[in-house]
Amino acid sequence: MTVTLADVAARARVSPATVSRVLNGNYPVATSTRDRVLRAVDELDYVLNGPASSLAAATSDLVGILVNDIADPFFGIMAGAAQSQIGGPGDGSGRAGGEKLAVVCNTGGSPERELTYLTLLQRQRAAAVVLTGGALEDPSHQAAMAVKLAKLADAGTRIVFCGRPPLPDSDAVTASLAFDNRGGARRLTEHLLELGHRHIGYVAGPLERTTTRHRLEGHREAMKAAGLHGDEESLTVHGPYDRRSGYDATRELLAREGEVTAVVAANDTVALGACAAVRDHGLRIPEDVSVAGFDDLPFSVDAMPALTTVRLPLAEAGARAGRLAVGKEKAPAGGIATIDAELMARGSTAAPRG
Amino acid sequence: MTVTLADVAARARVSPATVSRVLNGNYPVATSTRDRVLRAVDELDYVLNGPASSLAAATSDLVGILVNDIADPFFGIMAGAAQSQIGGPGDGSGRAGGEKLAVVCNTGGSPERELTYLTLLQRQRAAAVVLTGGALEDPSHQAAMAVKLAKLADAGTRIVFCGRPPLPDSDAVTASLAFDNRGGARRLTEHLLELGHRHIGYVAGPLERTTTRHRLEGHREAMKAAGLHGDEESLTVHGPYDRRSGYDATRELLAREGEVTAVVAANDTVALGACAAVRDHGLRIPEDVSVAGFDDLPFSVDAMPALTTVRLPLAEAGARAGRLAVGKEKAPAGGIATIDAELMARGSTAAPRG
DNA sequence: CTGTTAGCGCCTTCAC
DNA sequence: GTGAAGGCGCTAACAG
Repeated sequence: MTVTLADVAARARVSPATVSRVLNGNYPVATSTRDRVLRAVDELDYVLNGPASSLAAATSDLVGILVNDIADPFFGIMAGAAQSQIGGPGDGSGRAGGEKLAVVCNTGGSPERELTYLTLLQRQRAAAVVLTGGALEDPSHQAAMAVKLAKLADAGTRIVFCGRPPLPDSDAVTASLAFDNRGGARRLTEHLLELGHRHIGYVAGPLERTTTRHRLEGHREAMKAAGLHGDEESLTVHGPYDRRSGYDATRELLAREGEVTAVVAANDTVALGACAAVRDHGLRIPEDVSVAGFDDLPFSVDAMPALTTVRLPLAEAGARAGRLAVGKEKAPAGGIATIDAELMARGSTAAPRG
Repeated sequence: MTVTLADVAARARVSPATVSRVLNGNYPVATSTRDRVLRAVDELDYVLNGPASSLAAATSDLVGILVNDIADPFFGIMAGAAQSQIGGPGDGSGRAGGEKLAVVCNTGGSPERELTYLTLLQRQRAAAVVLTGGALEDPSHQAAMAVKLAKLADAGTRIVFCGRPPLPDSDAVTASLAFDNRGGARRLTEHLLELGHRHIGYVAGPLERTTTRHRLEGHREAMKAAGLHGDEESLTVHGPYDRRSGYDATRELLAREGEVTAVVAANDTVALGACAAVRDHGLRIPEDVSVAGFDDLPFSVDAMPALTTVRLPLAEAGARAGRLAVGKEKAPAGGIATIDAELMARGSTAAPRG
């Protein structure tokens, strides 16, 4: 019923081994035979059996890209860029040559699902795995991840981190591309301080996430350097990386801390919620309250006024991660690269009144 | 080096077949033996060899979800919902039982890549494929798709459309969930007409896409029913589904058609660009010009003023598609279901001046 | 309920 | 440059 490599071999009047060789192209084959084989492939409309091939070769062409939230463009942009580098240009023939199958897996931020996906990918003998976004800092999960990644690496799976800090004491990870969240956050807060703000509220992300912690640390570094500290706790509210969190937290900050003149959000989406809360409180942006985000997602420039934020080169980082995953690019020295974050000062921040 | 099913069998003092049976759970096994096997699995830290399993069983646990643009929440929301239904709840053991591997593939809107991904999925003997979003209407591509899908279906792969109109004359597709783009667009334009608008610009999506055509048709139906027609062409501009397109097209409409009092955009992202253009033209929303979008993505409510749009139940549709893909839900009668679109009238539309 | 026996379709040494 | 043969690890009939 389904056509196999042997059928192609018969039609091309060669041995199965030869067909395999031209298909994989990793071996010298006479041009005439190659043409004959290729013709037979087309005529028979043959499609390689992936499982059989992977079984025999002990490796597959699957590359997994793990993301925390597929509905969030922050991850979508990175994943899309990575995928475009992995899939190959695609020759348009639809024949699908030696292409890798780049697929994205949505963990939803759940540590269990993260581990499960890794197991599933391990089961498929994936060629590579790209892990995007911040990591959970829970020690037991970190340990479980380290173990799992070590096993994957042992089995020959290449592992790349994108926008995630390197794993300490682990050589399982081929390369780690980490965003300079701390530095970006520091510069953002410095910008507000320079404008004259002294009472700055901070809507942080969920606890136990590296991204949350690094951004918060950068913020506090700047505050401390300006001699402002002591009320960090009361000016910080934690919540998920969504609009709702920004809205609720900001309402709370505005209610209990009358003097807040600026709100820094964990990311742009949270900042949008913060903006809505400021307005619903009857205040203007930036005249009464300044608001800032993080990431510089495409919609940030469309906020009214345009959002001051920190730009992360998501597409570039994702593309690089994709190239690293398929070995098109060599790992940075030490396997670790820090990616700069750039302050984008726009209309949503200004000097406080008075 | 790597532990196999035989190793587990030896340790549990049973035959390989028995191990296979408890792992797949599709066969009666005595509780005591099952426990013994499971223990051996844990002790040996055994991970099933997916390719071998797929080869023997002639089917894999891979489910592909194709999207046009992974950085667009429109697709991210559907894909995430689908994935959550397919992956199973995950028992948190990290053992990854009979779970399916739901993966999303980004075609970038390219027909070649769409076909290539389908081939790759066919090669993997995927259990199911979910195709999301509008289809390209190019006849040759449609024909190629029909052929490819028929082959996939023949090989036992279940095929589900989500947010895509059914394929004519094809029984390859298990189920088609189509959004009522035409009806939604009609109601949106009727809303503007009721407000008193007569000169309505339309920023359409790319040509040859079902989504673009259906929304445009709905719009024109409403215009025609109101006795307004003749200048459709000059009031319509086509472009990609992005912010830039909305911006450029709207500037153009505003420049050449001074009397336009409302702009309908192909989707919310395009609408955001339209809003920016209206403002840069020195006009206010909605006092001078009304703007409307489509899809009701999460950020739409945060636009200033909040965007009037048409809500599509993306998460619900995606979840349903996921369930259909794994056979958790039976296909609707005729294999086709139309999903309603709901008008969300908000602040960005109002009666025209005068 | 459990063991035995054949392959699934391909890759990969080996020979020629 | 090409063919022959063995085995990758698992599942699916069959027996028992």
